[in-house]
Amino acid sequence: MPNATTARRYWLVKSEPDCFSYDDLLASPKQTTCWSGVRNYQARNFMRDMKKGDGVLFYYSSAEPPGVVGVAEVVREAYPDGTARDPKDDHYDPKSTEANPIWEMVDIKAVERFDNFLPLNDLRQVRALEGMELLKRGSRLSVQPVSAKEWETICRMGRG
DNA sequence: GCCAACGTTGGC
DNA sequence: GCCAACGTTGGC
Repeated sequence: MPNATTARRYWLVKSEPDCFSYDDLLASPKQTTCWSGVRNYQARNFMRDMKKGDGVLFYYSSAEPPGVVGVAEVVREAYPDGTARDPKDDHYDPKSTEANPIWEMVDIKAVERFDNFLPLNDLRQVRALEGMELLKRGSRLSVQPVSAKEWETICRMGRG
């Protein structure tokens, strides 16, 4: 019997396809990548909540059009994001130390590219997705939770 | 390229 | 602890 601590949960992560695309994920060793570079506390806290096996929607932001491209899953739970301590990295944060790394990341692995790319504008038309974090005005969170109902709706749409 | 929305910073 | 200024995100 699943309970709150064992039930599979669902998330959405944003990536600019010019920066890291679903193809890039597929081309990565074991089709797995670390999700480094998140520098927002709320987003980091959501990553801390991620458990192995949780579902992840892969979303293209700043794309033409923006939308959901496919699905990945969490294969490693939160651990320190070393890029925060690399002065040469774009996401360098001098406040991050070995003793207190501040920023964390998870590893995600490709699961399925949708047959249908799901443009943001199409998602906005769907009743079952009303209230979804992604669709809220001014929503900028790069890591956000997705409800089971939203997950099922989007997967069904993506598979056509 | 514009700009609304939001988070962060820093003076007080 | 308030809040104005500033920087960033991301849709359009």
